[in-house]
This record gives sequence, structure tokens and C-alpha cells, in this order.
Amino acid sequence: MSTPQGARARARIEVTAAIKGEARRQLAAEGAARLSLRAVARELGMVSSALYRYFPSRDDLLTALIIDAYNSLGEAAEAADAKAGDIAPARRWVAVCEEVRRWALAHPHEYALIYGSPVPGYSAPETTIPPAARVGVLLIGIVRDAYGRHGVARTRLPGELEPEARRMAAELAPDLPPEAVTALVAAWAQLYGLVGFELFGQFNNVVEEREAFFRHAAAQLAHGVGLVFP
Amino acid sequence: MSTPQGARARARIEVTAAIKGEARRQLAAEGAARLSLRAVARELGMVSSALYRYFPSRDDLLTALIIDAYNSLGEAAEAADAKAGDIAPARRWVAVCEEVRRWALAHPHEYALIYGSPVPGYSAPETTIPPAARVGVLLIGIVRDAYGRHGVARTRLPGELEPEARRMAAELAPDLPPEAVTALVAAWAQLYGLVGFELFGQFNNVVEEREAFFRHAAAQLAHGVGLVFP
DNA sequence: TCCAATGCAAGAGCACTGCTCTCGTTTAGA
DNA sequence: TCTAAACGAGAGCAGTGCTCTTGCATTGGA
Repeated sequence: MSTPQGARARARIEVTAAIKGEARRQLAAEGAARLSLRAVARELGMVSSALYRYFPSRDDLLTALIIDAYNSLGEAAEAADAKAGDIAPARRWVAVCEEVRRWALAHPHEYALIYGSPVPGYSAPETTIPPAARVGVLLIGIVRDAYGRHGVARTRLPGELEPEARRMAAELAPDLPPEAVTALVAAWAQLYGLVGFELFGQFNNVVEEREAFFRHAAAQLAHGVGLVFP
Repeated sequence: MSTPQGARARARIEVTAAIKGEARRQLAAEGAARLSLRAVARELGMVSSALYRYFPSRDDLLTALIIDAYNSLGEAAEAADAKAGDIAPARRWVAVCEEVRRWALAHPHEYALIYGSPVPGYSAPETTIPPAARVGVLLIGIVRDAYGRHGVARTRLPGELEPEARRMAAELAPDLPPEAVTALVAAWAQLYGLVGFELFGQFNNVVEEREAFFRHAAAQLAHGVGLVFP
């Protein structure tokens, strides 16, 4: 385990980790746009061209950071859900939403990297999909739990949306009613609207008590997907 | 009117407009991050340093484009509202939301510039506030109209949010009940969550029938702020 | 054990970027 | 008419991502 292959392979793993670590530091400090390969190399005492042995391009380094950010957010959300324990699904929902907001405020540049404007000329590879889905999967689980316990409040869908709702349900949560899945997907996107507006300054001079405002809005989102507060 | 001052002032206005025009073209084609002062100057047949006589920095040029983008979106939304005519407020709401989405899909880079991650080291000056508020003001007007016609559905606010809700109402729409204003601000942010997720690829492999999905979600938002569909 | 193949760091260099400074020229106002 | 401001052009600085070549060190097979 300590030396799976030769010393060379071990060194490679260590250097790769050091590059990612320094890149993450610079990302957190300055943002993705100011993340410079040369600065990372400089800080690590190596020359910029040497860095290309580990990451073929700046975009590949960014991809690694994107995956890390998704996983960090996913882990935080999952931990918050676990810590919430066996409470009403609606309260679990709010707890997870609040943790997403907390994580975003603590890691603004990472958040901007994964949920802000995409870097031009960059398209995220398939590898980012599973980490990106973690929060969504978690929210689905909460609604599933509520459905198993006492059902969810049901609403009517417009006819034009019914086939799509059925398709999404089949794809994401076959055990849930299509209206619930549709509402869930919308609430998922709306959650990030709330977080993004606060983080990117759109709430400046508008909302002051942001935590209380967010808590209320998250509770309304829960209500929208059919979760009820006991 | 044609020559308000001398030929020099007129030329200045024309050159400034040409720079903004070319910059807007490059922004639409490549995105804000790839907008290059030198490329703009090159395309206009001038040398890069000459451009600094008109815009003191790249950020100032970006600010001009941001204001234009906000105004373009605001005009589109206002036009869509005017075109909708004297229909039920809930339907006006959906019409405006759909126009916001349409504009965003037609101008993805402009949308990313104003609602995506902020450019690092850049803080929007005060001048951007009024254009940025146009869509919000329009939505407030719709709810006000509904309130004047037949009131809006009222919900209860948690106690911790009441002072903030009153403050927001006093600031944004003193003639509306605080719960309505709170719901309105949340729905405003959530609208951009829906649009951003579609535009930035978060709906890939999740939502297919995006127009119908969005229409339904926008109607649910209207419902959330107390508007009713006749 | 030796040796060829490979991995790696370093350096030079290319084509860019935003931005500054200087130098003549043109223009507008006193 | 004279002067100060505005202007375009050019050179130059410090920085960027990325490529290519050059040597050295390590590795795995004969």
C-alpha cells in the first residue's frame, strides 16, 4: 500500500497532489480566472513546462478542481443530512439547503466554478457527472423518504408536460409520482438561484437578513415539492 | 442635435460607439473572458493604446457592456409584458418569465456576464443598479396590479423574518403586504436559477422538454407569489 | 549487470494579453 | 493667434498558456 509501484510512481502521485493543492489554494484565494499555471509552478519551485507532465492543459487542471468542488459540496450536504438524523423530511430538506448555502458562502470561488458561468471553450467531461449529481441524488432521497412515510402532496401537471414528467421520473426516481419529480427538479434549480443571487451580489441593497430569508425560501421550496412540516 | 459640439466631440461619440459595438460582437461570439481589447482595436483598425482614450480599462468596457445587457434584457421583458396586453397578472408573470428565458437563450454570453460568476477583481459600479433592477421592477408591477384587482393569496411568515419582510416591503413596494414582497424576491431569484441551470448545462441529461418544463415552473412561481390563474 | 527505453525537469521561445509612457500632431477654446 | 487639451501611433513591460528541444535520472528487460 505504501509503495504500490516504484518510487517514481509514488513521486508522481505526490507531485500531482501538490499541484492540485496549490491550485486549489489559488482558486480559493483569487478565483478560477486568475488561476495561473505559471504561478502554481512558481509556488512549487518548479518550472512551468514541468507542470505539463502532470496536467496536459489548464483545462485539465480545472476539471480536477471542478470534480473536487462537486465532491466537497456533496460530502458537506450528505454530512449535514446525516447529522440531521431521523427528523421530518421537510426539515431534512431545509437542513440540506442551508448546508448548500453555507458551503457556497465558505467557498465562493469553488461555487462560481461549478455553478457560475462556464469557462468559454471548456466543456466538462463525463467524469464530472457523478460528483455533480450528489446533491440532487440526496434531495431525491429525501422526497422518497417522505413518500414512503406518508406520501407527498400531489398537484396536477399541464397535459403538455405529462410525457416529459413521466420520462424524468423513470430516469431519476421511478418510485415517485411524476409531478413530484418535476417539482423536485424545479426546486433543485431554484435552490441554486437563491444561493447564486446572494453570492453574486444580486441581493445587495435588497435582502439584508439573508439567513432567515433563505431558511424561509428553502421551506417554501420544500412545500413546493409536497413535503409538509409537522 | 446633429452637431452638438465640434467635430471632435462627434467623432468621440462615434468611435466610442464603434468600440462598444465591436466589443459586443466579440462578447456575443466568444464570451467575456475571451473579449480582448487588442482584438477590438485590431478589428477597428486602430492601435490598442488608442483605445484607452475611450475606456480607461478593460473593466470599464465590460461595465458598459453589462449596462447594455441589463437594458437589453429589461427592454425585452417590458416589451413582452406590453405585448401581453390586459390579461390576468398570473399570465403576464409567465409571459415575462418566458421572455427572460428566451432572451437568455438568445444571448448566452451576455446573460453569463450579468448573472453568472462575477469577474474576479471587478465590482460593478452604482451605474449598473437601475438597469439591473428593470426586470425586478416589472415583476413588482405585475404583483401590484394583481393586488389592486383582487388581492393576492396571503401566507404566514415565520416570526424571525417579519421585520426583514416589512423592511423589504417598505423599500421595494410599500403598497404590497410584506409576505407578498418576500415571496416575490425569492421567486425573482428562483427564476434565474431555472434559466441559469438550463443555460449552463445543468439540465443536460435531466430535462429534455425545456420550454414546457419552464412554463410550468414559471406558473408555479406565480402561484408562489400569490397570483392565481383564472 | 549492462543498456536501451522511458520519465522527467529545465530552458528557450512563440504568440498572445492588459496596460503605461512617450512623442509628434490635431483640435478647440481663450 | 496662442496654448492647453485631446488624440493616434509606437515601443515596451510584465504577465499568460503552451510547445519544443536538450540533457539527466530512473526504470525494466536482456
